[in-house]
Amino acid sequence: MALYTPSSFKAELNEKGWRMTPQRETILQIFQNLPKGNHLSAEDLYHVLQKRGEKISLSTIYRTLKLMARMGILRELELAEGHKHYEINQPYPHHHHHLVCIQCNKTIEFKNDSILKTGLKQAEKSGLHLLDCQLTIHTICYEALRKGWPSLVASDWSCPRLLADAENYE
Amino acid sequence: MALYTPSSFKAELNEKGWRMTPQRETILQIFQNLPKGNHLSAEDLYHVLQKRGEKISLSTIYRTLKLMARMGILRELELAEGHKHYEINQPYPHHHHHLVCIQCNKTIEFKNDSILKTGLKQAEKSGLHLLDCQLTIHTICYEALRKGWPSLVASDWSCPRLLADAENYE
DNA sequence: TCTATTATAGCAAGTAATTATCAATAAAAT
DNA sequence: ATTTTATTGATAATTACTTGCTATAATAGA
Repeated sequence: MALYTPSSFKAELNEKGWRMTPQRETILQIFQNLPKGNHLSAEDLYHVLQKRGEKISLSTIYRTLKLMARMGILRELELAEGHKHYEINQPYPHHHHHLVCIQCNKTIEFKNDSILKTGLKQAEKSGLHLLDCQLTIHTICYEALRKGWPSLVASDWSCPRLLADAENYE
Repeated sequence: MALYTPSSFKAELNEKGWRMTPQRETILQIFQNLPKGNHLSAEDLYHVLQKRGEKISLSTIYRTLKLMARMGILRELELAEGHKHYEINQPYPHHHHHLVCIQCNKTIEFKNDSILKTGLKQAEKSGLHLLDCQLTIHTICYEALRKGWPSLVASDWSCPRLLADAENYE
């Protein structure tokens, strides 16, 4: 959970016998420049790269995401979307956690310093090296509950919260 | 996050227009009688049922697990195994969290009451209904780090921690 | 700087967990 | 009891992700 530069990333790779590549550097850079609160799936990253005119294969993307998550550079988020999302694993005081509505997938970030402390303490207690520590709060919005959720919500129903949120992006 | 009996489960189902079935009751019962610290994947549950002589199709198992997780009766755990595991979502004071080594998948349960409080507070703050709240600590054991983990660890390498753990089950 | 070694990229093919489809069945309400 | 319709189970389909393989290029060493 440290801040990485291209050269410190390369140093850590080389130390273990691995190599720095343009693809790895580009992917690190994209995550570092991602607006606060954003996180990308493998597919998302593929499209972001295409728009920038750089083509990196999906295999390489999957391999790089997994490698960087295993090194502790990225966090692998399991939000309610059915696929993994990734974001930079920032150290204190930028470390944060997620609350998610499992119907509309709206995600809210929040901070709580004592959680990271708990993670460090527990890892140390078991003689293990900490990579990441995330509190995920699963919720359901009352709009969906009123609609008869879980099974009665039509698959094409759009939660007002999600629509309101989408407007902020236009 | 409440304790369920077959009849309170049925009541909650019927209230929403759904139905109690023998399959759903059996699955609830299996999770309720599961030894502390155990959690089952869909496939695991299928085999447990087979051994008990009850055959419930995999489709029904997947559907029931998802339904019960969405109701907040089960917790959906994303540990490092590549597939989901489920366990009863127990209220305070049995509520707990997980620490996992992402190489050998060894999982350790721990308790921390302030986490559930944080979850409740955050959900309330956003006007959302809390279903579950889990702190997952991702770690790597030093045995694997010494072996050159992440990429240099051979896929057939077995962490001594895992072997030690396996012996306890024999 | 040049060369040898070997990790990595990219493509194509494969895998495994999960989901969708649909006819037959069985809860639940009347 | 009868009607309605949610649910089951078998099969097919999906999809996120992984693997095998060859060509390429990063690194270490001369």
